Amino acid sequence: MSMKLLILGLLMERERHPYDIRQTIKQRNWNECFKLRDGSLYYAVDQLRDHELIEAAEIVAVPGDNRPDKTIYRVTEKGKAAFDKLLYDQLSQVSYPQHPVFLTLPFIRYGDQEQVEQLLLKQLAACEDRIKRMEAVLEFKGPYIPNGSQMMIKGIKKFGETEKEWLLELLEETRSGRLLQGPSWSIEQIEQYLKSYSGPQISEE
Amino acid sequence: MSMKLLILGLLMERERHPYDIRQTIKQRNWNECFKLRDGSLYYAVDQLRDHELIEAAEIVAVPGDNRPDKTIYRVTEKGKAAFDKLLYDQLSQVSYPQHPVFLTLPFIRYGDQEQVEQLLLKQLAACEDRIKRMEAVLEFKGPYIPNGSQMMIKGIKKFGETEKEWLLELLEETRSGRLLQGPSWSIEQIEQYLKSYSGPQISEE
DNA sequence: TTGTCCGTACTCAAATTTGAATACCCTAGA
DNA sequence: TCTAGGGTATTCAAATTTGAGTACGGACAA
Repeated sequence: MSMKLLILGLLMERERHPYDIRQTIKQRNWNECFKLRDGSLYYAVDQLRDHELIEAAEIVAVPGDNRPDKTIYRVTEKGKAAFDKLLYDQLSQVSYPQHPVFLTLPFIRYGDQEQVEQLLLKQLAACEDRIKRMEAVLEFKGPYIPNGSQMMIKGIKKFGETEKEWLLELLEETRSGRLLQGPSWSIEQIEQYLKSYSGPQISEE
Repeated sequence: MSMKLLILGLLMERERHPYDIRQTIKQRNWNECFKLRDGSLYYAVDQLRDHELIEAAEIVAVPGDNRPDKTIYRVTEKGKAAFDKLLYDQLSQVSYPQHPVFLTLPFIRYGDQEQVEQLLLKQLAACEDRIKRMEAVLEFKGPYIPNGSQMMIKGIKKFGETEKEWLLELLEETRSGRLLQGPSWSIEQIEQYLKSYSGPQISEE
């Protein structure tokens, strides 16, 4: 689980409490390619603690302040070894192209042209915003951050540009009416064909 | 949840039992952009049944065969309405660029050059395989499937090509040693800078 | 004939994620 | 002065995902 990698990685820099980790993840824009939820963060911290990969260094309670105490964690020796493994595990994960629109496409012809066009335009706007954000990050933070972090931001930007091109193609298909057209074969015919298909093996993942 | 969209969508074509849905998802290569697990599939089917979006049309028990019975489902009227909503919901989801390598990059300088290079090469190979698979699908199934489904496959291919270019850049950075270099500023300096950063607002998502 | 692998069909406990809620302090405006 | 909104810091029940089973039949090889 990648949350654990991020936590251990940040704790290798210095001691932190969970909320500080959360701030830092946002500050470094890691949440652009990763779903950050408080629940998952605190759960992962508990797991790491229970497995002795991290340990409480200090518990800060501001006197006369009734806000929750901060538990500041540090990484243990065991944790440093685990970090290494997690890093290579993450680097070995199979990647999957994901986009919410992908899975709508097989059914998009059941949708309404107007509706579909509007929603694709929203996707496009969100995508353009993301590209702009990444450009700003590169300009203002780029020179000061590690090369790897820069490559992450550049990657997000590059993927965003591809997404944008693809969304534009989709919009074109929608406007021309092609996207909403049914298949030239009936579902039954397609199923027959696919069942009897014996061309080159297209294996799964 | 996208599993539900796929199930309802397939049941709009014709009645099916869960395992048939599973087969069809694979046959149509939807699992290239979607994590298909038996557990999630059966769970989603149960949920849909409990909410009366689908109902059992028939329970097939082959006599003299002790294998589990097949429950064949059909979509209800309520289910058809829910499908419409799910379709637009999915189309409205915010998209996120995801790649396992993204989150390793901020820490990649803690890794070993040889190791990192090997793993990136594996990523590259997997990515090239995916592109080839998608090309085969387009060639052999493309002409017979709906336009939307074609656009899905083309999208996966296009995203794959971007991924490939980006992995090649990363490999170049790795081989040159740049990727594993530390930041020009210390972590403390970077944190100071980011805290006091007051350029254009780079808002989150 | 016996073992072993693959495909069909489904189940389940345990791990994890989700989304919302809590509780507190501070600031700034009506 | 009051209160609405935003940031700090964490918790929790319920929903969902995961990963590893179960069980059977057929094919094929030794």
